[in-house]
Amino acid sequence: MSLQGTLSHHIKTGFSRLYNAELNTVEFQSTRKEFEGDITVVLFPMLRVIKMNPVQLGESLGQYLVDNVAEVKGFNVVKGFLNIVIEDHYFINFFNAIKDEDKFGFVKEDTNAVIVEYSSPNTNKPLHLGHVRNNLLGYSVAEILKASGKKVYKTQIINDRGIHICKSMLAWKRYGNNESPASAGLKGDKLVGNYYVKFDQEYKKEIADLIANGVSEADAKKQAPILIEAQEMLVKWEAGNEEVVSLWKMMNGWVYEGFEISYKNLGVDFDSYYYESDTYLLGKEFVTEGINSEVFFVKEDGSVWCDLTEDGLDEKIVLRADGTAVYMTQDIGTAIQRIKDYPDASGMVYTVGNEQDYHFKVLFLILKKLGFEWAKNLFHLSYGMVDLPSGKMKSREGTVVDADDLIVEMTTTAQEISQDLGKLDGYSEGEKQDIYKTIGLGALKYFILKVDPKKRILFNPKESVDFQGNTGPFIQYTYARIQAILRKANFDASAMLSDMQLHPKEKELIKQLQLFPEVIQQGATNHSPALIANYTYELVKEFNSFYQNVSILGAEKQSEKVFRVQLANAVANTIKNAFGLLGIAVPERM
RNA sequence: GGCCUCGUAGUUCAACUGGAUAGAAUAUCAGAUUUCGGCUCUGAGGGUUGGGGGUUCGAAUCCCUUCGAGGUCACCA
Repeated sequence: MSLQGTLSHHIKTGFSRLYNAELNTVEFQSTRKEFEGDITVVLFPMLRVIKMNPVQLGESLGQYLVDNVAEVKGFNVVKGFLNIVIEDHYFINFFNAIKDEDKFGFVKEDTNAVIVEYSSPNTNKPLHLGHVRNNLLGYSVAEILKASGKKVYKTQIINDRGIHICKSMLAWKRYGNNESPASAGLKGDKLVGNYYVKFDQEYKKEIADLIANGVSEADAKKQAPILIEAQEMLVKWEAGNEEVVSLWKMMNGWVYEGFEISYKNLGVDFDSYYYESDTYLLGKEFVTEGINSEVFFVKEDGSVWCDLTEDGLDEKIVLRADGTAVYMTQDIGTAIQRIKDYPDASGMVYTVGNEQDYHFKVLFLILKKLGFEWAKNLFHLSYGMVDLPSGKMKSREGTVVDADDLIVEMTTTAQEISQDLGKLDGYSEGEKQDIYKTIGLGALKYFILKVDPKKRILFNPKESVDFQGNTGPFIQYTYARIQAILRKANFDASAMLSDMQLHPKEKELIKQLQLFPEVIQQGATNHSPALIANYTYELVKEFNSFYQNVSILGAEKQSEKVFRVQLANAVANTIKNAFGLLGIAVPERM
């Protein structure tokens, strides 16, 4: 039983013995550094059950615990807080129990599965910084859910159809001269993205020409021949025109190859892919069902709507008058399809930017109204935009930061700083490059993940690769330093200690390690990698403080040395596990 | 305009989801160290948690109001 559980139990029985009244919950918090003690009981809530002076209550409860609980060594009361001092051997025993656990804090997978959707790009342009945040968040939350005991299926929905891809296709047809990624020496997604830009340029030119010929701007935007041609192309695609479809397949294929490279560089992966070209017709059958069950209603023109005014929202269309599907129809269908494909899944997480908050609110509500049991387990992992010091990212103004370029830039920055420090002298060029990439990516990932998902991020590439402060490289550096200690130590890992005096810093460190399982669970319920990131930083700070105050390898007694080395090892292991949940690698040296 | 999110040291972020004197990092300043205006230590200053009200033993956190930033209000996705 956990310490809190034990104490909670004893406090409850103690309370009823002393005051003959029942307590349902006991509120704990870790003791603030400036007071003596290891764990604190908040007494105020108890005053509701029994009216009395909190200090008196604390004194008598504290005394009761000292008399009745072996782990409790002493106590003190400050205002309404009962600070409890725990015996050293409790921490030593705890540490002995977990030190050889490779994945301490991770819960073994149970039958409960959850689907995590993330990335979900369009196929007309390469991934940018916004996608990077999406991918990192989605991947990390999936890993955290796994660690918390859930089976996870990672998936995405690729928007592979529509006017945007037709624009790229048309521009390629007109100006491409049969260029391919191989012949152009470009990643497929970059090539297709270039043609999307090319389309826009030509489109603007044609508009300008039309305006020069006396056409109004609004009309010119609609009449530009290149746009009309693109629209015709979309119609042909929907009709299954062979030429258009094969061009579409070829160019999408290029994009997918390009994306795969980016995903690999980012270190994310997927268990399955859904394509809108397959799913855009889904969901229509459920509209009929929804009409029958009176969740939906039909307007005079034949379009189908869902009335959400009772829920404080408005009316939402779910099927056009001509019977074609809209975005909402599709998402209803896709959700249902996925649960069919993964029958063990009882919920779903959608990693999508906060500009779609309203859409998902409506989607979840509709699915609930349609009576799906799993609808209550849907979660929109909504995240804020990524801003640059130069301002907002706008694709039209060319201020987007390309994902691949960014990774390269981070790696070179890591290299520059690293070379200045000269810590990697004596390693081969290949080894160095690997480490630079690990550091660069670690900086990028940590910088983005340490921030609460729902908040906007101001992304400053320079600050993020700092080796100091709350940064990825700083934590990686601590890990590498511990590895160096371990290489020197050569200790006997089987040694067990049960009776010794703990240094206060050792105790602090064990307490910090002890928190990890709870942090994982919190990260999972809140869908927030930020909690994990900040925990890891706290752990590292605690370790550094320990490291400064006690000598590890130069400890006076052999038993102390073994214990401290084991402690350092456990810290390194926890850093590695925590960073694993963030998708960040840790280098053995740096 | 309606609805949603956010607002915390100069800056970037925390604050165990209502708990003790709101913490780190970074920048700034002052000392120590010194082939160095660099690196590394030590310390200090820096806050009416945007403003105002309320709820209670207790509020950055919950409620109301106001200001500011962003998003969203398509038979686009």
